[in-house]
Amino acid sequence: MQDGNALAVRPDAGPDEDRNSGSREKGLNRVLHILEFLHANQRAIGIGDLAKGVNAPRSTIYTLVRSLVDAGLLEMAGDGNRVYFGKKLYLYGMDYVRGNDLLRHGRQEVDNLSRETGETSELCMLQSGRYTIVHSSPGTRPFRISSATGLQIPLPWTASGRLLLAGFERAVIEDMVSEDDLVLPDGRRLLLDDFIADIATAGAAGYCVTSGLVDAYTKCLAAPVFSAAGKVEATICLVVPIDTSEEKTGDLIALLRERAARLSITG
Amino acid sequence: MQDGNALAVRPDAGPDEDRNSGSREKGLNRVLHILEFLHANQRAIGIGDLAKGVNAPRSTIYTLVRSLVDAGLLEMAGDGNRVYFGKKLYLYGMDYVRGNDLLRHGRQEVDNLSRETGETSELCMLQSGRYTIVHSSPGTRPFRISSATGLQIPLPWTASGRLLLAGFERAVIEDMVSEDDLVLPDGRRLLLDDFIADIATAGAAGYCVTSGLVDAYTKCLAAPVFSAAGKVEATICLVVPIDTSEEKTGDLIALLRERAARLSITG
DNA sequence: TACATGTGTCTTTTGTAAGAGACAATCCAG
DNA sequence: CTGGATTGTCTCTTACAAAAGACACATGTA
Repeated sequence: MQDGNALAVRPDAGPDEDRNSGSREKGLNRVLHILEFLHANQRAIGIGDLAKGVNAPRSTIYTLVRSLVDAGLLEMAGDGNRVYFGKKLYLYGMDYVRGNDLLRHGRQEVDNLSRETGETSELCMLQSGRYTIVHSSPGTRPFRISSATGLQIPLPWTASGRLLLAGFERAVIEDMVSEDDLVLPDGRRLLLDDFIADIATAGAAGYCVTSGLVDAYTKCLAAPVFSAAGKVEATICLVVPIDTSEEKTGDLIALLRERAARLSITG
Repeated sequence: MQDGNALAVRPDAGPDEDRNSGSREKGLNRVLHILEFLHANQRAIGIGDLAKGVNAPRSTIYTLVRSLVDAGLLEMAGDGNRVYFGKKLYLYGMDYVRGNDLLRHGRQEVDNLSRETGETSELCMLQSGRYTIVHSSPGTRPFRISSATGLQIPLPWTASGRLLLAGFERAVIEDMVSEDDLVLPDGRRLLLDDFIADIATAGAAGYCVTSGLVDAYTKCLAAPVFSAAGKVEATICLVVPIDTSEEKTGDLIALLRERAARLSITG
């Protein structure tokens, strides 16, 4: 009865709006989007907004969210009609930590480093082709380097990024790094060739230092943690003021490399 | 040969309820089962075994696992054909911690307690009607109380369980506690009425002590953490040798209650 | 008062994902 | 070597979940 039928002709390549997503999405994908959206926003979201945020029908999100809340993956936030991550995800996350020696020891090492040096220290890994701060410990300096756990940053912006890509084929690297990734926060643009050259040097040297890349006031020192297979599995890094003396920087790098090497052994 | 179906005329009496299996399941539910199964087993599982474990068709699990691995919720384990939790779940879990003051402070308080007292200390919450050890810190005693984070234990076995159920209707409690839950590890059987009486006493007293319930050598001291609404949101507890003196026990309870009260305020 | 906006629960429709099964490729025990 | 068990990929069908949309009930605000 509805004109729905009439419209059914659907001129195919609709000229107007970007009917970007095929109308019907797998429920699991919706869920994955929901989780990503919550992760990106870092706060409880109303179900209506959630539906908008992941570009899905309200009714679908209602049913999915109910399932997820029942399962404990999500929880209703205080005021009643907002949702955020739930205890179950925390428990699963702890399971991951327990099953992952590198992460377990790496977290500890990073905490130690920041306590010993007073600088911000981070454990970084590749996460589905993106650079991810897996754990960070703030350090004691007055200024705070903004770096929440789980934050994802373009690989070329970081010292760790250069180490993590050591040993990858050029094609793979090109694939991981988008054009936008090469543009620094201040607008400067890196050349892909320079970046790839950096990767080679860093890999050979066994450490990497970048100055004033993400911001003008800090430099980043990083050392690689190797897997048993000899691949760079993670990096630990220190974020220090850009005017840190050559000598102190050298000392810190030595310290970092020693700790990273220790992590490589214990897994 | 779906003789599985053959045997049946599918009594089907239950309209829905736990259609244990056999019928077509929503993908999301399969995923939830997968996660639970991995959590229960605490180790990487082969895809074939996973399919058996969650009682699902192999082809389905293959596709779902691929989605989950691509999404980073699961990761292939070292040898290649086993899966376990992935980094994404860890990141989401950290998000949960960040958004949850009680958990964040509670973890810290528990760590402090076990360091100060040398005893095993735990933070416990209700998780979808089950008692859950959300965080535990081992203590320095030679013997190890087995209590992994995320472990779920029948409510009647614990001091914390008695506190967590304070303020619930009798019917709700009956619903949460199965017959099996009332049977202690050593075979003794609690009476539901006794348990409910315990809950009332514990709630009134503002703390709870149980002796030799889960094992013959320890007693468990617990104090409630209240939400702003006045509900018991969590408990912190200490596991001490059963022969700890009355006096020392009293001191520890006072300490516990003080810390729990502080948590109640800060959220 | 009307009118918009947001929320939560229904029903109906239909596109597609779950499932069964076939297949080749390993792997291992006897 | 052979035969059984396991692994990973593929194809096809149809049962069923995602979507659309109607509804009821709050809000706020002109």
